[in-house]
Amino acid sequence: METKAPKITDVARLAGVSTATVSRALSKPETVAESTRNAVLAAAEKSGYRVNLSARNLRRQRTGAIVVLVPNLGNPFFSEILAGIETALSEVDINMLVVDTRQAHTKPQLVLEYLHATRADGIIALDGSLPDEILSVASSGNGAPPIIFACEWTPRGEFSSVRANNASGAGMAIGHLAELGHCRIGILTGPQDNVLTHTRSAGAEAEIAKRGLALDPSHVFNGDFSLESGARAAQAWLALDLRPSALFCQSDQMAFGFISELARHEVSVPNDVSVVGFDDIGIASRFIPALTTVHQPRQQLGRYAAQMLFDHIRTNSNPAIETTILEVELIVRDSTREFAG
Amino acid sequence: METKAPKITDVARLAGVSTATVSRALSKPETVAESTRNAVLAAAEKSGYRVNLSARNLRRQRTGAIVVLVPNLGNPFFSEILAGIETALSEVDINMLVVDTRQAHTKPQLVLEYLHATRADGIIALDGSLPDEILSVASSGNGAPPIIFACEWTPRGEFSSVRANNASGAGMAIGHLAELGHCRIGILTGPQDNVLTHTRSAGAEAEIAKRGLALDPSHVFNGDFSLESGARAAQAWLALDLRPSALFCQSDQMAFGFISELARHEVSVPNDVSVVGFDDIGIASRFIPALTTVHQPRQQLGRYAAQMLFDHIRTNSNPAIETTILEVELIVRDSTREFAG
DNA sequence: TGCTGCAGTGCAATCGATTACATAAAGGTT
DNA sequence: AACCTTTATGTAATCGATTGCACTGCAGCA
Repeated sequence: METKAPKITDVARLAGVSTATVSRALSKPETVAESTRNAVLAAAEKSGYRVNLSARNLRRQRTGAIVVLVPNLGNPFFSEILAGIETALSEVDINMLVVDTRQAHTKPQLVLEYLHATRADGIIALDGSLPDEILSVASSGNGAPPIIFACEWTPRGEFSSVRANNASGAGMAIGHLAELGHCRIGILTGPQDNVLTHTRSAGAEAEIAKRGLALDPSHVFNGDFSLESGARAAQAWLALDLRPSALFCQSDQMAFGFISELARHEVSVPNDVSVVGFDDIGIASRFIPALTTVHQPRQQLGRYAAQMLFDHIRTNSNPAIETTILEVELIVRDSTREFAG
Repeated sequence: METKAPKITDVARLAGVSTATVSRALSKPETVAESTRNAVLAAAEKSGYRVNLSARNLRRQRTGAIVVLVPNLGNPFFSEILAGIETALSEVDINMLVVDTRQAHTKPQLVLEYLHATRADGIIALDGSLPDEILSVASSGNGAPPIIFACEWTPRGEFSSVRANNASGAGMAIGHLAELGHCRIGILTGPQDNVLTHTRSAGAEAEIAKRGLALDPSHVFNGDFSLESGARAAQAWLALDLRPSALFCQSDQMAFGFISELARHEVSVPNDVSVVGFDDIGIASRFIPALTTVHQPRQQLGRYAAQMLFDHIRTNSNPAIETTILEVELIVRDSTREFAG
């Protein structure tokens, strides 16, 4: 019973026309006479014809797919960005290949495979710390597909990108804490080599300076955006003689880890220390206490990045490098309160 | 400067052999003489040749990709399964297309597009509630690619699947609560039409019966796995005259919503009510209180599903339907304690 | 010496759709 | 009536890699 999939010649025979006409009737309907078009559509329907994408892509010199480079698929922060990309994708006829870049640093070869026009029509990178080896290939223009960075970006700015206003968000977080009367504000950073870390730190430090406050170097904790690094920061905080009364965590996950570890030591947020996060991931509103945090428009980031990429693909020239910055919003919840001396 | 991508004929000319030899040297190295092989590899290297996948796939009659149908990409529960699938994928030469099925019910056409051999060599479905329309196409065998269900599965069991032992996990959750002395145990379920809901409910009810306890129908709350449905259940719980002293939540997210909403009403977990979750998502160990829950091996689920799918693809016959059940584990943390009258 | 077998390689068909170009028919213009 | 447009369709080349089949030359063997 295993019948072969019908191909365009089958449809052509059934409709009594040539394959060229079938192809046109399906992809440029307005160029064939209505009667023929109907005959073709009926034949296609009847035979259950589906175009063979490998053949089409071969002939059209494209792949019909984009790849998304994700730093860590296991991290929930990224799933909503993927959802945003997918939304934009479903409107055009392009698929999304998802690739985890955790191994990119040890085995760049693996990721390099994807940076080629035969693999993908374009790339969205959510990882700003790709090895130079990979970036130079991507920017060489030598047949490498266009690439857009979303959320993160490369320090040297060789590529177009869509990002949240990280500096402003960090400033808002600090501003909020300062207005609550906190003057010893600490910072829990992301990984040292990450652009988000630098940008958020700079934004926070600028706001601290602007408010005439000081940032004690011992109040800067180095994390890596993960839950566990937040917990480690809590240990460090507990060990201090003069503790900051408020902490700006550069990711929600770290804020959760920090708060959670403090709770195990009977230290209460926000009564003993105020905490602000960054990202506003789903659980933030339901953590205990509900987390005050900076909301990133993640779906939008994904959608914008996808749309920019489509533009680059369409006008396959190398368009000017453009940077789109989306505004963020401070969501005040229960993890911050006025400084109580 | 825009040089065309080299093709196999370029490599052949450079190496002084035919395209057939180049092709063989690259994909079946043992069939060509060592000297030729070296010449070809050198030529390929020198020209920067990469095989054109559309052409290869057209000729080989495959697509080189599998699609993963995800119920909701925004839900962190799934990202680790994807990571597992990706791990298995990186060992073979297959890509992963990720598709969100949220619109599958209103626009099945969109998902049907993928259920075709020209689109993918195989499918992993994480969504057991696909519309019949889609399932019947998938099972018709009429050229439709093989499909494996992971986590969820279809009620009629027409397909191979990999799943966690949901019944046993639910039993463990109830057993744990019973051993702590709770006799009024409630259940917060997932969506009514979901196989996980049924299986976990059945497992829980069996254990309740086995222990000689009773399940009061008013102690069964209907949720949908989401945070907010957990919060709604908390409202319902608060409104009861005779409240259960322990609650088995069929997802961690609901447990968080439940606990969080109770906290806003000054009700404490575990002092006033014990809560067990299901899934053991990342944040569970850092929630306050740390959540007692049933751990699902999510990475493994993904990896197994991918491996099963590869087997089906290789032996492209329709192999017997097999169901793999992975064991779960109860992780006791701080959201449960002994019944205190 | 002559025959067989085999390893190594090349020739050319093939996968299925798209599209430049050619052709045909119909309508319009002077 | 002759000629030009326009519209609709067909013919056949093309995209790039793979692979069945055929061929060559050398080793092994009687």
